[in-house]
Amino acid sequence: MKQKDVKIPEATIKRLSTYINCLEKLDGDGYQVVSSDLLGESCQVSPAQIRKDLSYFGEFGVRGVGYGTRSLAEQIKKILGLDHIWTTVLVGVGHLGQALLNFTAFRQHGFRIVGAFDADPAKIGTVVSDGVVIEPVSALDDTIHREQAGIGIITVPAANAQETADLLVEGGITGILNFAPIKVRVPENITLRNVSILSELDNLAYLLSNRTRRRSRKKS
Amino acid sequence: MKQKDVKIPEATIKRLSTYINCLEKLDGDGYQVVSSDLLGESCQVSPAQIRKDLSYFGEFGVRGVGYGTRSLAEQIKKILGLDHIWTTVLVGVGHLGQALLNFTAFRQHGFRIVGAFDADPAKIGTVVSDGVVIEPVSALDDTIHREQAGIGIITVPAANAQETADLLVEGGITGILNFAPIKVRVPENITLRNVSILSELDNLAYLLSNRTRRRSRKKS
DNA sequence: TTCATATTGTGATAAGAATCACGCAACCGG
DNA sequence: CCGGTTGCGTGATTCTTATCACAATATGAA
Ligand SMILES: NC(=O)c1ccc[n+]([C@@H]2O[C@H](COP(=O)([O-])OP(=O)(O)OC[C@H]3O[C@@H](n4cnc5c(N)ncnc54)[C@H](O)[C@@H]3O)[C@@H](O)[C@H]2O)c1
Ligand SMILES: NC(=O)c1ccc[n+]([C@@H]2O[C@H](COP(=O)([O-])OP(=O)(O)OC[C@H]3O[C@@H](n4cnc5c(N)ncnc54)[C@H](O)[C@@H]3O)[C@@H](O)[C@H]2O)c1
Repeated sequence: MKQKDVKIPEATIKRLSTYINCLEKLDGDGYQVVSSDLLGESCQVSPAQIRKDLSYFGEFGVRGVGYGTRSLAEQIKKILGLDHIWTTVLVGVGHLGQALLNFTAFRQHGFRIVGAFDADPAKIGTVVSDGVVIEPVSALDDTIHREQAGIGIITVPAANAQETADLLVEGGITGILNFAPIKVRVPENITLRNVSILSELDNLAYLLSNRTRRRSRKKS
Repeated sequence: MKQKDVKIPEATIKRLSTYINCLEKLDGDGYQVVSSDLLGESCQVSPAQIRKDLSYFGEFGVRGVGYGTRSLAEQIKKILGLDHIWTTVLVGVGHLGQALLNFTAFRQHGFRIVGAFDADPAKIGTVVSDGVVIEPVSALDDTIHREQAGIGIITVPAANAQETADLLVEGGITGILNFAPIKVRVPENITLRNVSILSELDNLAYLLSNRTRRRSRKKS
């Protein structure tokens, strides 16, 4: 992976993630080699787009032949940094937090949740998934250090998201995935991503409200 | 709302959704009028971007003054089609499905989940949230018609996502929000959006893996 | 070996989105 | 009621992303 130092579009990174899924599906279907055409068909991206995306990072295919299904998936995982375990903590074990803690695909993608924290005293001590016990927020710092956690997931109510982010940063986390519908602020050196499920639904509502006279776009 | 018939960037729609959140927060903080500058500060978008986004749909502000906080929020809701109730059904009441069923903000944004469906016989009949009882998938068609549901949410395992989408379409749903990590196929006239939490985490992993030598972008 | 075929990798081009910069409208203080 | 100030709306510009089209390279058959 030689990663030319041109800027990589964010959209490219998003697609790489989906390529992995499609490649694994195709691998399961028995394809040992896939062309950009076939892969594009499978994940609804144009073949040229796939080749361009990959070309940012190097050459992974064989001209006239295609890409090794399994090996390309591995390469992409390496590009995305999924070739090693990301130790993760989650704060706010409510409805969404519970769901994420039980989301087995995380583990398969290399994310291991090693700590779950909540402010509600009644929840402390509860076992939430294999081996993980809910701890008080006061234990965040210790656990982050002991487990060398690098990623923090925020699933507390919006009103408490900023303070939670602050605690995570203070504890030494370098990346945050925030599910609260609010823009939390973090220092320059912290990487933050927001997941807004509500805005996806809003988007759907908009599309449905304006179906008449719409160009035939087939994005996502 | 006059909606000039130029194409609206998808990114604009996504931002409109966040503007609503920020406006409601600012309203709560006592601002009756906000400038694009203040709003931009609050939701981390440039003032020019905000004005441009709004200009696609008309003129909502007063020159030299700003925007009425409450009224702008209302206008945006109208633009997004959030000025009426969207009747919704959810298929797959597992960990994630449970979380979504208990997500109160849905209701506040105008989405009402009127039906929950699962293939597991053991779950049928369970009450999941105020008044909603888990029904068998065979009841999908009836419920969609009876409740005039327009949106379907898919939270079944990836392997069952396509068949679920087919059922929803068959039942008369026109919009689908899919949480399964697979590209389901739907007819032209159905609006589909995919939510990929995993790919957000993958993205985070990528950013963390490549922190050295990175341009100072402050996107989401 | 040589030709026909498949399919990659990428520079050139087109399309799309964000930013700039400035005209103009509204308010305010004197 | 006038001049100064604020801050919106938007055409022009710049920056970013996607698409195109084709040279380059591997394979396999004759
Ligand atoms: N439920 C969903 O499907 C869903 C979907 C999208 C986004 N979200 C967002 O995720 C967040 C959580 O949603 P939820 O439905 O799980 O809410 P919830 O009320 O079920 O859970 C919130 C949990 O956070 C804990 N908590 C509160 N303050 C805390 C603090 N300061 N430190 C640690 N823990 C704290 C509470 O005790 C509770 O267990 C919200 O911001 C919500 O907007 C939820
Ligand atoms: N759990 C998460 O946090 C999370 C996050 C992102 C995406 N997802 C995705 O959401 C989906 C569900 O995840 P989950 O963790 O809730 O899984 P889960 O196994 O807890 O729940 C799946 C539910 O779907 C039901 N089901 C299975 N086949 C069905 C069918 N054909 N029709 C109706 N119901 C059916 C099952 O009985 C079960 O109740 C998966 O595709 C997963 O990849 C989950």
